Amino acid sequence: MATQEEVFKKIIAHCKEYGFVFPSSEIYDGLSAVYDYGQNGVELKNNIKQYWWNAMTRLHSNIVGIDAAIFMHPTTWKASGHVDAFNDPLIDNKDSKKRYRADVLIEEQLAKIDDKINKEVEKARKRFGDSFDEAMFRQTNERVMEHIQKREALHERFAKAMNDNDLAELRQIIVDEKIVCPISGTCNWTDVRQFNLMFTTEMGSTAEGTMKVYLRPETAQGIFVNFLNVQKTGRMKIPFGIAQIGKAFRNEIVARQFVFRMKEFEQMEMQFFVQPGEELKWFEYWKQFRLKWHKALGLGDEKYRFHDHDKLAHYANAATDIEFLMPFGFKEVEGIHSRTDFDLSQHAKYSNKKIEYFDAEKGESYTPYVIETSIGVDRMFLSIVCSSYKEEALADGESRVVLSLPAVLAPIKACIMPLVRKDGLPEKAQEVLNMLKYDFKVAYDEKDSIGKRYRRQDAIGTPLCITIDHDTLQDNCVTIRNRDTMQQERVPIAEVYAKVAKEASFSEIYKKIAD
RNA sequence: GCGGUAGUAGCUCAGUUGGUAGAGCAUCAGCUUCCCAAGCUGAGGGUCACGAGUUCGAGCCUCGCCUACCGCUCCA
Repeated sequence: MATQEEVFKKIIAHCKEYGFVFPSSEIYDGLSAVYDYGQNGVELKNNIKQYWWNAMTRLHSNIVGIDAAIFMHPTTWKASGHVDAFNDPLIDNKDSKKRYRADVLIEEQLAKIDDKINKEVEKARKRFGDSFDEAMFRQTNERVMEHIQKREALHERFAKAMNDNDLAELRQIIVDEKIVCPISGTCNWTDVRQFNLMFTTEMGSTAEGTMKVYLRPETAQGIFVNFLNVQKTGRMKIPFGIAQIGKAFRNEIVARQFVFRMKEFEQMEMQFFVQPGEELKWFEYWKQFRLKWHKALGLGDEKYRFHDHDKLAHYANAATDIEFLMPFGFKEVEGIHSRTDFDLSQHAKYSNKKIEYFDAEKGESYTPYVIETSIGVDRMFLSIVCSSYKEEALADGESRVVLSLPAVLAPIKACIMPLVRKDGLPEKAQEVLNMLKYDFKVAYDEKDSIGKRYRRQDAIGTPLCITIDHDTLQDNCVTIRNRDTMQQERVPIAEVYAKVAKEASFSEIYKKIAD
């Protein structure tokens, strides 16, 4: 029995071998944590996006989509908090190999001095009892005054270094203060390095007059800054949502686990604007709706779970993840957050514009609260591939590898194959192909034995194989072979279109979700 | 980013103490026409991840570097 780890490796190899995912720029040895989608991967990914987009914008008449630019005005990211939150000065201890935030180490040192001062104060309080005058003590005791002086000097130096973003000075402070690593106990530090999780580039082609701009680290802000545009031009009434699919970029220090964590990734996000006070009701609605959307694919209900956040981000008043059972454990695929009015308020503040909604019925305006659903396309892709990959033992001692993808998501819906490459069978197969190709992604294969061709389609998850044989020329019927059951049925050519359409249609799944 | 392990054809691998690369499968062409892969014939495909060094000579030794996996760390 293969371990989960071995299975995962096989899945990665399978993705490359069958044109789903390739390492980026592979002929130049690749680029860490960046991947390209191949001929089959892109079809699967597009189908996932379609499944999401239509579920959001068609099943909800009050949700519309946008496609915002990846570049945004830099102030966007000051307002959102990313400029501050995504910039940490980090330092490594060379002996213990542990990494720390340099500013936190110094803050801890300040706290230690505070402790010393407090201890002195407490000691004195015990000694003098009720007559103890703390303020006086702090101003007169030599030891305490020394500590306080030291603390103030350090604090000043630290604040200046942080303000100037002087990394060398931060390190020097750590060395001067003889701050040691709690693990190794040594003072053997690397340089302080800035880890900026946001990618930057320059806008403007001359050396002077360029502006530093970021590649967006999330797509959400493109929605927030367009809130008024969409609300007004679309005459949207609260509650309503704005959906978006797009690339985002994070300069992750470590990116692992294949496409699960990449530096360039794609998000499908929807921000739902509600009246303040109703956000938790809608939070619950979206939790349930999003889970239904996942489960409707039929990958197995037991593979999903909610992971509610105990520690909430400063802008959130409720948050949960939908986790999926990957070969490497339950992992976050989607996040659902109640973001309050944080984002809209921040943008109102930084842009100096009023970003509010006027409720005509109530005759008052307010800043809407936001429920966000945010799902990683690549993670969704990975979860589907992982749960669809199967190595099956067959009755006659043989085996096959099959991707039992949900048929609606399969890259190729059907493969048309003439049983033999003569007697007019290929020509007849072309007729069937032509009948389908305008509406469905279909393939044609006449090479090798029929069994081999079935296996090839199994490996990329094609739900139907349509075989034209000698009888077809007489009775106008074809054999349709099902990927999962391997059963065959004889079907008149006139009914083939409907059979393929049934596999490719989202309708049945959507009806299940909408109920 | 740190430490460990690895990298030879599309895939899985072989390659003897250093003597200028092999197999099977896959691919392509042809034959075969068989409804669940691995019949026959032929062909293409590798500057041995990349770059230096040692050597008369490096897939093999040394150093650097890239990438992947595992552990730590970080992020959410």
